[in-house]
Amino acid sequence: MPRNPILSASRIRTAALHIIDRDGLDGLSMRKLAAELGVQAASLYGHVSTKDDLLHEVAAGILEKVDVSGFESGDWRQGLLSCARSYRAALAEHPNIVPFLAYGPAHREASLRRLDVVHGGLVSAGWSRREATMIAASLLYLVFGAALTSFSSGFSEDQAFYRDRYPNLDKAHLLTSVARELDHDSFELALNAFVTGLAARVPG
Amino acid sequence: MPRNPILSASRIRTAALHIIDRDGLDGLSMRKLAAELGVQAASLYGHVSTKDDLLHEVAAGILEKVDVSGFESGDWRQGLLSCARSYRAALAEHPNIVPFLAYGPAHREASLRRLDVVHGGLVSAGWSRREATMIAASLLYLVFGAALTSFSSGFSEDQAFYRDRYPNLDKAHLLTSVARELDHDSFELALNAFVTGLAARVPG
DNA sequence: ACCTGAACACCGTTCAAGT
DNA sequence: ACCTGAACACCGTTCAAGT
Repeated sequence: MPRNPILSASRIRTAALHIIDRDGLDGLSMRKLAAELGVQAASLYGHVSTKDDLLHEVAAGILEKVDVSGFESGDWRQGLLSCARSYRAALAEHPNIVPFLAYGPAHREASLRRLDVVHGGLVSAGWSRREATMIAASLLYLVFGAALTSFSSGFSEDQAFYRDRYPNLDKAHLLTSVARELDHDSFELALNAFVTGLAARVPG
Repeated sequence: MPRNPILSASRIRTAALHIIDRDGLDGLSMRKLAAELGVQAASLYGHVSTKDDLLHEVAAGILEKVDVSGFESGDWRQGLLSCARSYRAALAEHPNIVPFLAYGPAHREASLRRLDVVHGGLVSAGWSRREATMIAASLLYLVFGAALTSFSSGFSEDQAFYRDRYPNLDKAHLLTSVARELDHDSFELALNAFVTGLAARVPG
């Protein structure tokens, strides 16, 4: 009956990310994913080798939005700032998957490779190779740290809590919007202080 | 036959942390934990309400080693540096549990409360309350980012890989020791640059 | 070629029952 | 008071079988 395939790797990835965004990382199971696609769990394994692999692919799609083009300007400070901001923005769009990225060698493979551009930009700006490596690592610290220890994270529960208790005054919306602003400003503070501090010890 | 209890909450916590250190976060199951304690899985629930709860308790024990006494000196720079270093050291001793801390509101409850001391120290040094909050958050970014995106993490597999392939030349040991040094130096670079950058915009 | 049904070896957690 | 056995409702993954 099914003329052409119901499933495809990309359809699976999209549905998986949707579930993660909605139900959290623990909320994704192969069975639920299959059900949402109108299919049996076993069918997924014709298009995806493993759940872990699927998550890596989903993560890779998100990390594609990281923009390292800022280093083409020749200004390493501008490069660092724009890369870090786009990186954080990409993660902030799908906060629930960030813990997975932190898990295994996920970030090393995809994003450290991308950070090779950063490395190159830094070296051609006069930093030593070792310094460049450490600066790139520091950038990851800030980006992943900000994505993970976000004030907004964990507010999904609080949001429900407040909504149930005080259905009229929409405190929840206030909380999240304040938290998001605080997250943003804290990241900007950390990033700017870091780059300023770096600039204090370099030629360029 | 068992005169007095075989199990206790603290014995369970110790065994759990040991398994996590050895087998990773995914390697901990209530059944394995019970077996290692010479007991049935169900027995654990007399002393521990839930696996998640157990992990929170284990985490709390680790975070007790964070030292915020550096703020008593009155020098906020010294306070930040010593707090960040002890924080990172505490996490680095048990890297496998860090992803859990990043998960839920785990870090907010225990460690943000501890960071109240940081907040107080910063405010009495002349920073505004909002700035103090953002600086404390930035500190967490660096500490958790460093603990998570560590170069050493994921080397456990590589280590096995190298050991199996080249059993004689112990490349693995070299890799991990280099990675550890790079982790340490990168964190110091990030931390010092951050504090230097902060100092560039403040009275004290 | 693509999907299904049923099974395997696991989970966390509960609860009546044993001592 | 403390632990056990058995069960419940889940997992990820495999594989012969159907179309």
